[in-house]
Amino acid sequence: MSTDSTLSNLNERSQQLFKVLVEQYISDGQPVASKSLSNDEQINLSPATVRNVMADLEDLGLIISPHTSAGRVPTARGYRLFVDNLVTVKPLRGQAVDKLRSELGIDDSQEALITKASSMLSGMTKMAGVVTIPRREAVILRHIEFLQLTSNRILVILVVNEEEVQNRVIHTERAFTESELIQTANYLNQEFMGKDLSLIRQSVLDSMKQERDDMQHIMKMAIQMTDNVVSDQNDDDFIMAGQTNLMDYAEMANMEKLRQLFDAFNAKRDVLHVLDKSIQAEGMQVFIGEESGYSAFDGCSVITSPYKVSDEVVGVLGVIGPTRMAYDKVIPLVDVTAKLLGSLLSSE
Amino acid sequence: MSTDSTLSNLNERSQQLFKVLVEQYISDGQPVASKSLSNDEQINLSPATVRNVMADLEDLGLIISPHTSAGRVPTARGYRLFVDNLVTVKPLRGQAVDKLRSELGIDDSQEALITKASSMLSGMTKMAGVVTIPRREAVILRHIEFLQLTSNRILVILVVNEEEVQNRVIHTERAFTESELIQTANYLNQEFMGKDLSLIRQSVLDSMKQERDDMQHIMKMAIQMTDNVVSDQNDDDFIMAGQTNLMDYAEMANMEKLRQLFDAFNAKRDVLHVLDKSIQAEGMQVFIGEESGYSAFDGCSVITSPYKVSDEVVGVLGVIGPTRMAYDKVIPLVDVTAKLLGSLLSSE
DNA sequence: AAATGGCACTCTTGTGCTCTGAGTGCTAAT
DNA sequence: ATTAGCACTCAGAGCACAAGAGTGCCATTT
Repeated sequence: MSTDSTLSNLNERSQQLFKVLVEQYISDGQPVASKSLSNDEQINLSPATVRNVMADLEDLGLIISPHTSAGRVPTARGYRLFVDNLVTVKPLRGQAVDKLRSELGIDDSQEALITKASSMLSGMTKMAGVVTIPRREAVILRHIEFLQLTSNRILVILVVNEEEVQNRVIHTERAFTESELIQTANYLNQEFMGKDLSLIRQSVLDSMKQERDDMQHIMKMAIQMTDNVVSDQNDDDFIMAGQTNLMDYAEMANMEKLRQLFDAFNAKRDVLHVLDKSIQAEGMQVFIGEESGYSAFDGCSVITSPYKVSDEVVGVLGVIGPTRMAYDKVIPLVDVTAKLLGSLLSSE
Repeated sequence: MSTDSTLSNLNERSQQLFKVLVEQYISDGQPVASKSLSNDEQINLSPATVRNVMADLEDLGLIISPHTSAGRVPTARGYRLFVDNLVTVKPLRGQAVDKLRSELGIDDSQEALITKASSMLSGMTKMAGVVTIPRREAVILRHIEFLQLTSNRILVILVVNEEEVQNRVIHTERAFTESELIQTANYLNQEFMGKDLSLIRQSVLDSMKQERDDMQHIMKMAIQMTDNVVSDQNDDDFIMAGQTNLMDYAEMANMEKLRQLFDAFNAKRDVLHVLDKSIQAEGMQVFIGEESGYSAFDGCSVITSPYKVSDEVVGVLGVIGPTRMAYDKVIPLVDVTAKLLGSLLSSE
């Protein structure tokens, strides 16, 4: 049942014909008729012969006829075969890449960059763009500070990596004095600045076994805080743009489906799952229709690519659009955008 | 042409009839026929008489007939009159209020509270809920800190009001030493902690005129920073929930309109404008259809109420839904939610 | 044996027509 | 002032019909 075995059942001519069929369907959205294929300059066959071939393709489950007197449209399986083996991607011209780079390059903060990347993906494809917030394995402590709010509520401010500021209120069992807080902060800053947060956590845990009771309170605070920061990283996030573009596609006209899709966007969970698969695969991914396992996405395809900062995969970006999309153009666009974003983030 | 003069043209009976008509239309969404009104127990008139009255109401522009053989539907003007003068709001039972309070009360952070309020509004009305981030006039400095990133990029961390942390990278003309930064931070903290940010800005500006050149650099930085923080407050924001609920209403079936509406939500600008009007009016507001001045909202009504923290209006919340909505239930709900949110925020 | 022309068949789409029911507006009667 | 009665209008449903698009299959050609 694998794509490859399907492929081996197809001779050169059938493949070519299938490819043209998919391309034609993608470009005009109408079921493709034998006559129309026969007219295509790449195909020198009579409509009757085309029909014979199409019958085979239908038997293989690659195309289907909505009704007797209509042409054929690709099935999900057909799209799969197409994108995996047949599509000829059109690489972006260097000029276009430069344009992308310069548009993306004008922003300097990380968040602005990501937002811009997302809206560029959406703008160029007229579909929805999505970019996950980069998440580095190593979280380097740069600075920590405690600020007393009330007697046992303390605001912890944490600067990590380059310029990410995280803050959180923690509740302590006993009240700490101003100087205790400063002392702890100083200690942590001197000892651990420039170190990885997970290492710090381990260190602190170790020292807790030895230190005497009073110190433990402070340490507990620190642990609690790093815990939170780490878990905050897990509940990571993405920036989406151009969702409403999807409303313009005829295949989304069904309000019920549309709502499911937008609900999925808002809930984020399902989208994250799909993006996760892509990050694990460490390469470009194309999810077609319900393949993703989420019914909200049927009728949609998701094209993703992870992006790297200094050779480490830190996030993934992509576009979400109708299954009938111009894969040949979207695939290279996503690819290039991932590379660009990665390099811009690295050089920051 | 004011609502009131319209009202004075209507005798008791016509008002009553109009009211029942609107209520009936709101409840079943079908144009209301004379016969159906005549059957209503509150009305003891024959269909023919009802028709005469309806003809008057139509002349006044309160109702309209979609076509000859249909009943009547309220116009935007009709709705206006209805909500301003005729609707009998159904106050929430104390029990329901308690339920709201307890649901809302479990969160403690300000942001969680707002998000929850928004989704509660949306959940109870099956429409979209919106709550603006509270914005206090006074911005009290609590703590400031400078952290050197590279030779002339400095991370400014600012803690204001209770526990709001703001941070921003600023670029300086010359490099500062570690101790210069610490010194400046100490100075600012000692001098201005607990003071209002706008006062601080003025103070710093004044002292700039006197101090010598070297000090000016540091002051410039500070000014730059408070400027940013203040402008950040202006570009304020709202939390929205349940947008997709709106997809379920028949009157939103038009994809073109729906897209405009969702685009308006994303752009935020138009929504903010409408919410602003409400905050200025300092009271409950109902915007019907295009009244708001934004075509994206036609077919929609927006019901808003400002909310107060310790007697100062700091934000506004409301719901957005189809013009045909149950005003009698939604109005008190928005009202109560505003009061609840205000009191919970005050007690924080 | 592969490719093709021809043809009968199926199904969608659009059009025109009629019929029905709902609801109105007007007039005359109460 | 109210109402009953009636003629009129209009949307919507149902139906028949024609046109057109496309297929599947078979017989014929190469």
